[in-house]
Amino acid sequence: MGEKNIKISNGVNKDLPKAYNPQDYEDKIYEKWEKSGYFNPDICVREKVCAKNAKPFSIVLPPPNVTGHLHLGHAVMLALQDIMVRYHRMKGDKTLWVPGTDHAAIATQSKVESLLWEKEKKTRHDLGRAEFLKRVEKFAKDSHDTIIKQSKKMGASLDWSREVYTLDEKRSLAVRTAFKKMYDDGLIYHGSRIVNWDPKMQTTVSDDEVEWKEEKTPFYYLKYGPFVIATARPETKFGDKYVVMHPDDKRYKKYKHGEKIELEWINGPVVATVIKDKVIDREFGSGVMTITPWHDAIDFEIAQRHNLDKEQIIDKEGKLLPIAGEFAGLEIKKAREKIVAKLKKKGLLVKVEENYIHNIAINARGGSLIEPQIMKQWFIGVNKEFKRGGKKTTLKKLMQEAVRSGKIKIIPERFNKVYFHWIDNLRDWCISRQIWFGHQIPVWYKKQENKKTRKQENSGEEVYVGIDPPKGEEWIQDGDTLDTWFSSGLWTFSPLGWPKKTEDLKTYHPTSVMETGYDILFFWVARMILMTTYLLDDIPFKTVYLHGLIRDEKGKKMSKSLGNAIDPLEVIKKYGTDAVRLSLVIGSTPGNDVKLTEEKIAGYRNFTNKLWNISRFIMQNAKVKNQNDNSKFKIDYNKLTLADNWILEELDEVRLLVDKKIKGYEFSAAGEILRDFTWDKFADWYLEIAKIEGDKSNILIYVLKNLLILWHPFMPFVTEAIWSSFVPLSGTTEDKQDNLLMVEKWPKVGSSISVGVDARDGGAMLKKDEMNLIKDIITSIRNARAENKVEPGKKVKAVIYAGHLKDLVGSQVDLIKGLRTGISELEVKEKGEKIENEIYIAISGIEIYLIGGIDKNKEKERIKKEIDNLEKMITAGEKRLKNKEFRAKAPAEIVKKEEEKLKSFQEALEKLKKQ
RNA sequence: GGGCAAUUAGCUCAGUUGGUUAGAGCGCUUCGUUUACACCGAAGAGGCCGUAGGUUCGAAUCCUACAUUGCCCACCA
Repeated sequence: MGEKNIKISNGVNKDLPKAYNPQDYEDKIYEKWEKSGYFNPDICVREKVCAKNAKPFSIVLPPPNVTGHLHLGHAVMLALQDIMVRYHRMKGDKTLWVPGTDHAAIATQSKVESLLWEKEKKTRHDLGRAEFLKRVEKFAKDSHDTIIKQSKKMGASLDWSREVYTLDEKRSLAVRTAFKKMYDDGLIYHGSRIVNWDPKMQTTVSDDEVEWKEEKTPFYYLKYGPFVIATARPETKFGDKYVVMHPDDKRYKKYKHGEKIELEWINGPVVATVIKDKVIDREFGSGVMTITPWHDAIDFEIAQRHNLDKEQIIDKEGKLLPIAGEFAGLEIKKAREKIVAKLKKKGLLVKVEENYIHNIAINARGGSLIEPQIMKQWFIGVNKEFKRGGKKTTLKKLMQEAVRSGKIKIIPERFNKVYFHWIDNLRDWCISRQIWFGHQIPVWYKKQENKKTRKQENSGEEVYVGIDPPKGEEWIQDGDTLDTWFSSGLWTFSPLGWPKKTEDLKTYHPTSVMETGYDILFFWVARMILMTTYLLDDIPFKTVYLHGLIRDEKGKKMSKSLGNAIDPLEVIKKYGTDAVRLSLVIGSTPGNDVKLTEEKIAGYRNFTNKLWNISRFIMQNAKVKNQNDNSKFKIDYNKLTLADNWILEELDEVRLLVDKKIKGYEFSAAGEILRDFTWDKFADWYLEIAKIEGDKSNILIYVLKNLLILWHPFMPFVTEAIWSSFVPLSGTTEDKQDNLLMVEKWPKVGSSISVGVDARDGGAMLKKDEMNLIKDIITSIRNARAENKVEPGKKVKAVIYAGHLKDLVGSQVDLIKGLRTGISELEVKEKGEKIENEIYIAISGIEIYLIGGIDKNKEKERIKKEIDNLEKMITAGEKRLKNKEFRAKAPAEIVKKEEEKLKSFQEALEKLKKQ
């Protein structure tokens, strides 16, 4: 294009290179699309690409984090969504795809913190909040620019004029508005509960962001008065003064609930209280345990149930508190050995089980160990009742109802179960974080004299919660920030302008589809449903399409550290975007992981090139009268050959199927149908036929035009490149902006153009069936030649006895001779004598002799193989038809088919045996 | 511990209401440069559809067990 200064003469660019080189086209085409403005539905309406009152189709892009680079997860999501979006845009729907990015609070902050340490050996505290945030924002900005640029490389037709960011002003307003409403309804509360504390990052982490890892560790059995308790963490046991056992455990029948026992413990005598609780597993260890409510979620619950004291043992830095006596101030890991030594010395250590495997909790975002703590934090109460339409409900119920009612459909369906299970086990959502990067909580406290920190001295404090800060100087804002998923939860409507009642919100919400990876069903999809049902009293999207994860050829997760990651940008450079898109979409089904190899991408690069060359062939042979004439290549339906009818019939079917499959979210199937038609039927058969049957410009251009339209959503670049290189397709020359394939009308399904379908009447064969017979004859001849080892260059004579199909076969002599069958003379008769010592082929009512090519042994072998195969088929068919129950119970249609099948096998067998 | 999925050709995978001889791509074998394409064309080989039962006229498909693999949830001190 541009630089290459390609000439178009007589409507055709005849200088197209032999192989398609994506790099020469992609960036320029994307630029052209962007300039056209058609990514924006408002412009589509203005330019009449879609009607003003067209039905809307909308998707909000799952916002990539502003931390890193485009990876294959992004690539697959961009490809799938772009297919849907381009399809709907071409259908004339008012189509909107909203781009955005996510500040990804913890992930981004921890990345910047580690960079800061790496480069300057400084912590965020060295810089202070304001300066540190400046650094984060700079990083986020650079990162944002990178990922946006990379998303464009994928060909994503996003409406960049509507781009949003979770931390921008309007989205921040949405966040504060949501917070205030939930607070006013009593759904957000400030309370002391056990949370996941990351001592290294100094923040809480949500339940969903805790990862569990197996670890081998010694398991200590300790003497606790008359009991033996087992633990992997002796360093937490200082404050244990409750000993818990199952109420029905006979071994401990004599101990009563509430009974106090004096015993010797790590740092001296303590008084232990017996607690009976059914949570205890009698089979595990000795069936007795002590509890540490401050640092363990289960223990916390037991303590809550029985109203027990809770004591903090470990401080927020992960060091032991004064309760540990001589061990105070030690880091817990370092303290363990010393404590065990002391226990041993005191005779309290009963035994040690080495190699015990237990799970440790890790912060998925930062990688450091989680230490549960009781802390005062902000929570969303998921079981808290509130009124909705006069009835009492809870957030959990709203979330369940949205899916149970069928208003939201999840693909694949099996994730419904996962979703409901997650909700059933959902605890109150801790939304406050102690990091700096994010939405600062819109809560203010009245300044107090002698105040230490609000966390320690909060009771009776005056609190202000508002969308805007309170007037007056005497208020201090809460220093915590919100969990990043709080703002993500608003993501289907905050980008459309909520809380303002905008046109966009009215038109495009609820969105049509949420397309994302199944790995963030809980993190994100569920929270969007929570926020939308509560705040808007509506669903966020009608369909959730969950794609699988991209893995390497061994099924391993791709990661930089493993070195098995395919970088989408690298393979785009090497094979082109279209090939990468196809390799991610074809051969993958919703919810299932995809194993991707470079060979697979190379395979689709080959296909891209095939389409290119199909087009090149058509262009080079096109006889186009007027160079600006894109509509006058009319098909003369009175002059169609059998092959013409056939290809048009097939195209009809492909249009119907592809449309149906895309609508049904079966993108892989749609792609495979298209590839099969394009390569096997159109290129390998029809183009070869076109070389024989003479000028077919009109039909070839018609089919190509349809193909490019149908392929466009899948491989937008090469299709657009071909489109703009050939005037009869686009009706435009290179330098013009209009008539982009991107906004070409999708063919109306059912608007059949072929006559073959219409010719269907009683008993007559479909053109498709007739053509398949001819193809079958040709293939059989080629096969018989190959099996007989007939020299490729050697011509043979052929005689066909075609019975009642004589006219049909007779009319296709040119094709049978011309399509690499090596036949010099061909005679078609109704019937005739057996011809001795020649190659013989029998297919459904037709007999073929190839004269002058026989290799007696090879031919004998070939015929025997055929006979064996037929006999097998006949035996199976006879058995089925002899079965009375089959005749009685199977549908008549099936029985008839079986009978016909058997008959044709028997006929063929008879003929073969006579040879 | 609970749940979900997968198991089909050497490899990666389709197979949506049970019904022609179970398909595709890659790989493999043999052959071929014929006015688009070797990133190509032609022909072919290759499968007791994980195992064992069951339902049915008929099962890769539905049911039940089992086996192997993977994932999610729970977090047994």
